[in-house]
Amino acid sequence: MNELKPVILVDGSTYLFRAFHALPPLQTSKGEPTNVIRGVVMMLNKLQADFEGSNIVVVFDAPGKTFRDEVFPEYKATRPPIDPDLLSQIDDTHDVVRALGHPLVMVSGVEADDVIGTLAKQAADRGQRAVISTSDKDMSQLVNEFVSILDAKENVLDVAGVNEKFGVQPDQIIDFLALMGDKVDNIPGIPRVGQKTAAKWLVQYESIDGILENQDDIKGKVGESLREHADQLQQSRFLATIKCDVELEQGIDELQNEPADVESLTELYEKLEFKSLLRDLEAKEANLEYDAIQFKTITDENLLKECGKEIANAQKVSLVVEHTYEHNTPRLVGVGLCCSEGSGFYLPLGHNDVTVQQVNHDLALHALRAVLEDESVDKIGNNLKSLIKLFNAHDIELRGTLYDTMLMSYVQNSVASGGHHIGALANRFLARELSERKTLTGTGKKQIAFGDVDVGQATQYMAEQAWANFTVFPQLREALEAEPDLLALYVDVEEPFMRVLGRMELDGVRLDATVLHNLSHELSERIDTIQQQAFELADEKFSLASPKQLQVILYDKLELPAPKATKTGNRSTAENILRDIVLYNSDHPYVSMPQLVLDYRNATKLKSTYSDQLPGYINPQTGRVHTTYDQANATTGRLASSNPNLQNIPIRTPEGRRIRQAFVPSDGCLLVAADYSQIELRVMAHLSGDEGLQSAFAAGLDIHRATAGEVFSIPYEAVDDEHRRRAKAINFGLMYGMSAFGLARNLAIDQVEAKEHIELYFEHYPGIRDYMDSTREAARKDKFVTTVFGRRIYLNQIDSRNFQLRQGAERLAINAPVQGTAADIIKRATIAVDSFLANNEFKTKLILHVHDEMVFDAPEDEVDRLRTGVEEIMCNAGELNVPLTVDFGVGANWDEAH
DNA sequence: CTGCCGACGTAC
DNA sequence: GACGTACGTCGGCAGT
Repeated sequence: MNELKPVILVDGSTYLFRAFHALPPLQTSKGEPTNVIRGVVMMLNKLQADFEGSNIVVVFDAPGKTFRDEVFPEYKATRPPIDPDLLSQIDDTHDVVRALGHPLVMVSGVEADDVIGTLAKQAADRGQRAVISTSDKDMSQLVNEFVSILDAKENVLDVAGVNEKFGVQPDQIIDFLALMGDKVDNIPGIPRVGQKTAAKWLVQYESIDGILENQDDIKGKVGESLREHADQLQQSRFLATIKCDVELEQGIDELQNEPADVESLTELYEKLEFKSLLRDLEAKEANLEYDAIQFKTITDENLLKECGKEIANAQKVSLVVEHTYEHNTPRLVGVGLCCSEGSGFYLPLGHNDVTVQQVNHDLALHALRAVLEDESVDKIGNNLKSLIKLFNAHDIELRGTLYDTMLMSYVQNSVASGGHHIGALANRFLARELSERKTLTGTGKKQIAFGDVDVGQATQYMAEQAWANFTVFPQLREALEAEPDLLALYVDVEEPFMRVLGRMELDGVRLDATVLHNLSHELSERIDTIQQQAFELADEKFSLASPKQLQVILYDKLELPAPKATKTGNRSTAENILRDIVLYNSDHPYVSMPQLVLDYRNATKLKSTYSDQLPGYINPQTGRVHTTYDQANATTGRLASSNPNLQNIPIRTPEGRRIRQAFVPSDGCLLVAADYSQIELRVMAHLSGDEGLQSAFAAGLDIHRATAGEVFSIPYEAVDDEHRRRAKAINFGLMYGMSAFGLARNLAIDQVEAKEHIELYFEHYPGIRDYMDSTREAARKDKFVTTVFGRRIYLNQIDSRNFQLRQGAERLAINAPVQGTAADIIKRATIAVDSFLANNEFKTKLILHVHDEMVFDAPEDEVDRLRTGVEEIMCNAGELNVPLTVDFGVGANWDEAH
């Protein structure tokens, strides 16, 4: 039989004083002191951690008089009154202790010490050890073979410990205390007798009785004092003796710890504003629930069928998939599934361990199809677009409502810390660290395929991922439902948009590799030539691509005028700097060097980023490139594109446009580009309500020309290129929150002139200035800004003490509503265009999305129809109080389509 | 060898 | 310090 774990008897009264004096005077926002409660909780939690599995019984003094007061009214009479700030916390402390699940004992007529003594004796009598947690030395009298004391410094005092500390045995402690007396408790004792003398006598004579028998042997003033006050000793002994036979309602065997009452505890902690304790509590609860979850491996058809039934029953399922590629088609390695917060499944399909039983791949697909194509089963996942694409390869469609936790989180707060992957969401919403994939597979050279991961570990990981998605989902839904605009953004925009993007990614865009190869070849030759010239000029070989080496060559060796060093100590070799050097040092002997660097950069950029890289992304079977759109990354609501990034294909220079010429339509088709004209400035006109800007757009004017006309007081027709250029720079700069400094730098004019420009601008467009002021103000107040459609962009740094960060947040506040609204508009337009194409049986495919542009791969005979329909849709997707206009281009490649 | 960061440059 | 949002390449460096 198991030995009984020691019982922990807590001297609650000394805890109150310890907490009160040890902790700074914490208080709630209402000014209620809380340090005692918090301290007691912390001490109890520490005890619980140190004595796991032990019962912790907490004993407090009951209010009112005790039997000692009856006998000896002066007992404890000299104590100062208890601080009201401590008194006021006692009731809450009792409540918290109870809510924590500890038996709380108070018995009137006796002191806490007596109750503890009684309980300790009861424990000892049944052979159970007892640990008394107290800082009261009087308790030492209770120590014996079974009973020990844990003092405030966490020293354990057993029999030897007591002896060492006081120089007497525990059973002599009562006499020891009686001799010494106690100022605090107002126990008289023998004057002139302290700890040393009392211990000496007791060692010699064993007890007070022994001392009194030999009192005449004791010499000196101390002896006189003893003889004089001997009659007080019985009384002192009485007061110092802890009563160990108190009648208790519940004995030691009945005082059992209960599980914490989480509801009451949460309520109390909330009232007391114990934020970190609340967090700990939540985490602990979540852990308890989590520990009870069953993660099961589905190894045969029967289990798979059962799982299918559970899912059909639940009407929703969360999914995670691991896959590999074989001959360009994905093959499932395993599927994580979850349809209740209390369980999770893993369906291994492609693990390489032959000793593990696995369901046949095709059979599993058949079963999955039944679930995935079941309209009545909602699908939950993180990045469902990748799932859509994966199952598309097996001709399976995801039907039912799609709840993508990544997108839901993005809509809820696009800049949430940690991002929107399920690991981060589990941190944020479940206070849980999920296990990481890389701990299963490793990283780098030693990385193994998921198919080689142990199935048991894979089950834990995959089922947990599915479980986390399933469990996070209701919290995210609740958060979105609390803000109808955000819910609408998810339901009406992001969810349908995700499906459109999935199809776009699958369709891809056709690329003519020959065009790119030819360009790469040409560029190689040019780069070689430039390099040779540069090495000759510098009279040494160096890396033209290294800004670090370049600094030395340009500014030290060739002594070209260096720009001011940046904060990292570098003298910039950026394009605009080099161009200025070329411009202003035409008679410098080495002026051709910076020009060579510019030419080199131009050529290597095109080659290394585009013409060399893009062919590698072409699927050899289809001749098409499939980018990946990231729908939950840009803070403003924009898309991002990667692998490859098709949103930064060059357009400005003739050289760069040769890259665009490699983007070609399918056979018998043309590329059609539809892009919004000046959409961000139009959004700005809408948001600001500025009449001047709005009427310029309403009149269909060239907006930069119109701005130049206004600002520089020139008739519209007479605006020259330079004035238009400046007006354009102001228009764009303002949307980005630019300052006079920035405008001056951009236009290469002095700051005074730039400032004049901006002031003139605001005079003519006062609505813009008002809008900017009110936006900044709202941003400071709300900590977020919104788009026309209610998308929120939180400004984490708006209150930063760091001036730079704060200013950055203010610029974001200006720009985000503009950029974000434009993003909302084109997303809505894209969804509508996609339906338009489907509903009217177009063969045309939407293939690219570049912020304000859609590109279509259209059969020649559909182009006109397409254009009419798309224009109609795009122009009406905004609901702005300025018109939206769309430019169309059609051609045999993307360059021609502009 | 790997991973991270800064500098640079492309797009809207 | 000074203009918003992205991604990719390179060199350089610190760690393995």
